[in-house]
Amino acid sequence: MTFAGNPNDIYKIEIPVDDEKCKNLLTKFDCIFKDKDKTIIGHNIKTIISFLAKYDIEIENKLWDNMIAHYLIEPELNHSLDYLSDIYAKDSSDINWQLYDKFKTSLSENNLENLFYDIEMPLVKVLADMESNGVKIDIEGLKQISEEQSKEIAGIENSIYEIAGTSFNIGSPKQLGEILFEKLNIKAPAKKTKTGQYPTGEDVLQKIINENPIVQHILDYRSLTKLKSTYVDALPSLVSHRDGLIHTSFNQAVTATGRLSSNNPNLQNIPVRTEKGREIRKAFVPRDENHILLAADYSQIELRIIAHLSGDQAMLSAFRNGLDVHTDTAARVYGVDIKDVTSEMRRNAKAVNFGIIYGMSAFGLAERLKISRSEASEIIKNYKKEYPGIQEYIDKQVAFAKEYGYVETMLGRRRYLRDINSGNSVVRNFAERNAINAPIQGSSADMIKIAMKDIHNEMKLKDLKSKMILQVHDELVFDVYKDELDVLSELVKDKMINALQLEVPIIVNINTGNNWLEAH
DNA sequence: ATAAGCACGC
DNA sequence: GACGTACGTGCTTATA
Repeated sequence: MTFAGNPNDIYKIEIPVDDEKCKNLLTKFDCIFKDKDKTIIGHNIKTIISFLAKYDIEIENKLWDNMIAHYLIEPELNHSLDYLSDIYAKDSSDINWQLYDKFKTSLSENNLENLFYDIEMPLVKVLADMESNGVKIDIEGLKQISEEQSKEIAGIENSIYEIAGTSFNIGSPKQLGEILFEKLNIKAPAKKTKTGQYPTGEDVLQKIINENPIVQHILDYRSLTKLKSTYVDALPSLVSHRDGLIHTSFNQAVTATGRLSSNNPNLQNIPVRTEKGREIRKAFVPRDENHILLAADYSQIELRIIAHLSGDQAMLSAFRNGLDVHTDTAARVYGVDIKDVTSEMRRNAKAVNFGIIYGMSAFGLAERLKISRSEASEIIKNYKKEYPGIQEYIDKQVAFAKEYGYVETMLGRRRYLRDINSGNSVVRNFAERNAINAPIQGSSADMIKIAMKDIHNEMKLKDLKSKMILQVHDELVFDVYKDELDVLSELVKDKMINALQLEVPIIVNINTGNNWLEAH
């Protein structure tokens, strides 16, 4: 452990391997760690907090994390200490002091101080707690699923080899492409991948699904082996020997937009879409019989944010009147009464609403909905007419980016768009889509981060036994001590709803269950 | 060790 | 004529 009370006064302390001795030594630093007026300046402080937490030591200092400061200043650059010292300080032993001086100025100049002091720094401790809390999984349940999957995969392999007339490695896109488009003579897609292979992604296979029964088997094989290798077999191996729980890492300085990411393992992409995928979600369970899982998720948060940011009257009134927004959109773009909206019209309208958030083209919409390009253009034309405020907002964002070189979220989190004036239309269009999406996705990230901080504070004040365990972008998951269910539900709902005031109501759905699927 | 292709989430 | 929807993580295969 290295300390520097000022830039020229550096101390290094060797940490004993033995747990008891280590704790004794670290406890002697309580005079520093419990001093609320002192600031701990470091790089990736969460690792220090987590390390000390293993010895029941909590630091009560103010925090300054250079990794996160730099993430706010330049979200898309590298934030490793190696890189920062190369760029800003040339590898000296008081590197964190030097970075502190430089970044303090930059944060101030870019109006990022509130985001840093009031949201990101408090969140460091929240994430450390969530990681340390951990999640219980039903290992026996997963083992059983794994065995059933092995049998099913073997059966599918046999069917595929029989149709192909030969055995080959189905997991190799290269070999698979040759079997499908050469041996079996299925009509090949118009163009190959950049490495000269036949593309065999899901969208490609869906287009030839009626050509040969082997195609459905391939899709089944792909989804099953994905679930087995990434989740069913991998998760049990990541259970901690210390407490029998899974401890993910939440990364606070990775995404370009301000979202968190999760790895080792990634618990933000646990399957939910398909029936077989949902079986995996069932294996996420409360830590013991005194607990129950609670999931709280924001309803349509990104669309509510675009309604707020754009001020579009039609979108605002849909949310204010508590309408199903996709049904309302369908009624508008198809020019029918709400009661006459078919499920297909609603499905298409939903795709358009999402497409707006991502900056989709008529071609993209047509591909996605399997409708003609002219039909897609018609829908988009009507959409722009019905929601003029949204089109104005999009134009305004792109114009701002072209003038200033960045866009920002509701709380001033920036994303720089250096290609926004590029002469290459491909890279320029990409930057324009980012100019539309980043403020929406990023404001949603700002909002849930505020809620997490507020919930964490309140849980600590009330000394609750329940634990916040996961964040999945618009959802928070808690392992709730059953006696606290009512008080925690109220608390979570209140803090999520009131994190940021928008021009539309915020809706939070809460459910509980004896596994993560049930809690949804 | 790294890139490509693919598939999972929001 | 090419391009065609944002943000991530991680698996297997193929290659250096």
